[in-house]
Amino acid sequence: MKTADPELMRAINRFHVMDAIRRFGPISRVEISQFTELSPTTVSAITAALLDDRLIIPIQEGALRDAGRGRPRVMLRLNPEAAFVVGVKLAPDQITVATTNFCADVLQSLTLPIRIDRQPAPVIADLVEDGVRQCVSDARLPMAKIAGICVGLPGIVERAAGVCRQSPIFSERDVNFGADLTKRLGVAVSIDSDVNLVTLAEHWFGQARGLNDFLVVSVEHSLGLGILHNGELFRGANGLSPDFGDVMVRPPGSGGGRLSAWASEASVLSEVEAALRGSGHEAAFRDGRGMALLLQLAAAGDQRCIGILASAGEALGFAIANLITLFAPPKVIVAGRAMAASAFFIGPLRETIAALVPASLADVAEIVVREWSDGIWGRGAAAMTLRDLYGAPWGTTGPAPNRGPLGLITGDSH
Amino acid sequence: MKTADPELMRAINRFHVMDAIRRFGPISRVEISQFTELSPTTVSAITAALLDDRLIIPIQEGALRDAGRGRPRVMLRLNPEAAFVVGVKLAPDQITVATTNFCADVLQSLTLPIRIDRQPAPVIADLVEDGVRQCVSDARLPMAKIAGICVGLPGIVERAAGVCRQSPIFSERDVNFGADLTKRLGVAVSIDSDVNLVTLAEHWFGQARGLNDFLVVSVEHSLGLGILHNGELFRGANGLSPDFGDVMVRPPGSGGGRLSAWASEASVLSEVEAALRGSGHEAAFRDGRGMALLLQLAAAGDQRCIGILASAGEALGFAIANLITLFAPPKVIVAGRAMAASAFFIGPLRETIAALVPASLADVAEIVVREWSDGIWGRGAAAMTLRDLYGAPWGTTGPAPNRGPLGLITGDSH
DNA sequence: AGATTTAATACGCATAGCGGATAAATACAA
DNA sequence: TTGTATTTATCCGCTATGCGTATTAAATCT
Repeated sequence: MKTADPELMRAINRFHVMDAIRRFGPISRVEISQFTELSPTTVSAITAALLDDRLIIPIQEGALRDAGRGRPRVMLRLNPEAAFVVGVKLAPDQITVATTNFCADVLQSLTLPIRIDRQPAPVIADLVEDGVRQCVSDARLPMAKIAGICVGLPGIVERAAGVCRQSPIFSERDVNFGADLTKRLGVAVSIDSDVNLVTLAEHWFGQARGLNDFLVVSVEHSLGLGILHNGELFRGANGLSPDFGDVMVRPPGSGGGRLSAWASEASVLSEVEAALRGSGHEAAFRDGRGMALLLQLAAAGDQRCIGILASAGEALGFAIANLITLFAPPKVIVAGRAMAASAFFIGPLRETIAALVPASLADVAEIVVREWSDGIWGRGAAAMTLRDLYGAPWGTTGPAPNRGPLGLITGDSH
Repeated sequence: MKTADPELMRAINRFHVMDAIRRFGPISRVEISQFTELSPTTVSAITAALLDDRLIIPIQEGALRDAGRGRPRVMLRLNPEAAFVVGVKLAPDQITVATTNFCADVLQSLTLPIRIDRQPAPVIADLVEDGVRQCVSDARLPMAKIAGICVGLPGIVERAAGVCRQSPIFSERDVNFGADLTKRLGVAVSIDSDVNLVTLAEHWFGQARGLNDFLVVSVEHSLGLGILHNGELFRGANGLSPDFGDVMVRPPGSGGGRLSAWASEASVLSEVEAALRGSGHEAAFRDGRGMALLLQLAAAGDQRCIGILASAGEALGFAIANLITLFAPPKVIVAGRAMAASAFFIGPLRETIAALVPASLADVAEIVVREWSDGIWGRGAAAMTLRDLYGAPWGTTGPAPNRGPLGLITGDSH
């Protein structure tokens, strides 16, 4: 039970101030006071402390000379050099690493196109460790300057415990990846569901800026679901991130009715491969060009391919419609690599959602399709770590990370 | 944006103290201090204020003379007479009203077996108004002593706005039932999904005491879903309570795949009625004895009836399995009137859940079947209102009800 | 240059929670 | 019976917080 003391009070308000500065770029104290509804006095006190700790910096000049009349407002912004963090994204066939500054600007990124799925966890940890060290070094930073690292990966992740319960990446279960990497790198490493990272990124920088409720559905090799609910990342009991692929979309009968068997790239590809067997396309699948081939054939009018994409879209639409019924989010962001952009997939998806969402919720949810750059994962991972550094006091996001009053901030903290 | 000031601090801590007193019966200040992790000094100050406002009272004597040695601890408990509230539950064929005290003990209850579904909203409001006045009068209380009223009803309810978006009770949509009754009765009336009431009741008094995550599924004329997540009632964006019956459990194809078409008593009965047409049982359905007949026939081995109950259980199991995938709750409470207790329904339900919950979540959720008394609705409605009176400051439960610092407490608030 | 206007801060106040000292109320022991 | 030990509850002083008012700072306008 969290007891409310003056310290918590200050933590809450400081977080609000930090959040206002992060969201509204260079911003004056008066504006912060308006946004946060804190008194100018309090804002002044808090920003003074933040300036003292060098978490924020005043903007030199060139301040907007607009209002004209009185004393000009001093604009404040995050100090990009206040801290640096590293974001890592693990996909079955690729490791992406990004080093960012305190504003979540990517300083340096690194992509390793390696198939890591079904590798033993220690091997993966080796690769991640090397990747992180390389990426940090490329950014001309010593490891000591890194204030935190976040690793995103598909599957069921228990962030609080730093444990990956199950993932297409790992053959093992209950991999304590967070603690392992923390020991290896000497920096606090948190792990989270990959979709949660991009959900936070969309919330901070993307299409859902300022939106307190929305869903993110990622369609990649496997399926991911991120939920922002009441301004917070949604997690199940014990902080478990749900695995969207495990949702049932069809009666169990033949072949399993889980979403992952219908709408993931893996399932679609294996279905197409089976359908095209003996037609001379084996090489394409072997080389990882299966999805491109599928989309190409569909565009050429191949009914089997169109049908496969359509059933995938319908199955996903079924699942999303149920989520809309539960969460009533005003926005749903669907994204992925290639398939998610195809009209043969998105069309049936949209139609299914429109048909299945209950009448009372019709038109509340806007469905947005989006293609992500590699960078967004890194920014999301950065955001996840920065959220803690900014001092979110009530976060259900993670455990109370036993750290000093000002976090793992590098440099002299006064 | 809520600004954190000393007042909020006190509100939070006062709520924690009230909550400890409510949960752990007569309790001493020291124990409160232990449970809340507040300093004894603070607990003393807060309890002094609560005593001053007569929200709590010291227990006279007969204190447990156990520890023996030092100064005996003074036990504190809620003052049952600090306030009185009324809970109302609307079902298609019945209105239940209960007057309770500050401890959510039912003082007087009243059941009106009236078919109200499809009556115009003003008529229903008339009936509710009369019922409330009657029940309050029976409890020998003047209306002025009632601090709040909560009405639970099936369907999609937007508690914050006091509006019922859609309900099997109302033929209209967007019924502003809360404001209407508030005007009629001169007492603050809130409305909520009926399942939310019983969810809160289970959390406060029932099988889920102290459990921060669980699901409640009610199987009555229609289906209801209540979710307690992270210790708070779960609501969709805008505070909308989802309607479980709108969840899809089968592909849309023929006849609609919504859960309400498979597993509600209404759907099961209509299916049975169709199956038995011409077999001389019409009277039973006309008189509302359809469910009893169905269960009786199933018990006698009628395969059609057993099959109907089984598909209902399987469909509900499908939906619950998906919820478990999302929320990972340690407990699921299934309840209702008659059908929910039948092994022909619960058996397939359990089997389906066991089969469909992903392996990684197997055995996390315990499925409990429970039959509710009429009283639980009233206690739940009372709890919902008392929650506000106790001063929950962060509640996503409702809007900030513009009221004095001590709520709608009757009597002299010093 | 002085008036005006707006931004930011200094000062004092009220309230919060907490720690140590103190009072209260009982059981135990001589 | 009286004194001591022990546990509970409160009193007092301390620090931290947010806020309101008055004050200073820094620009524009006249």
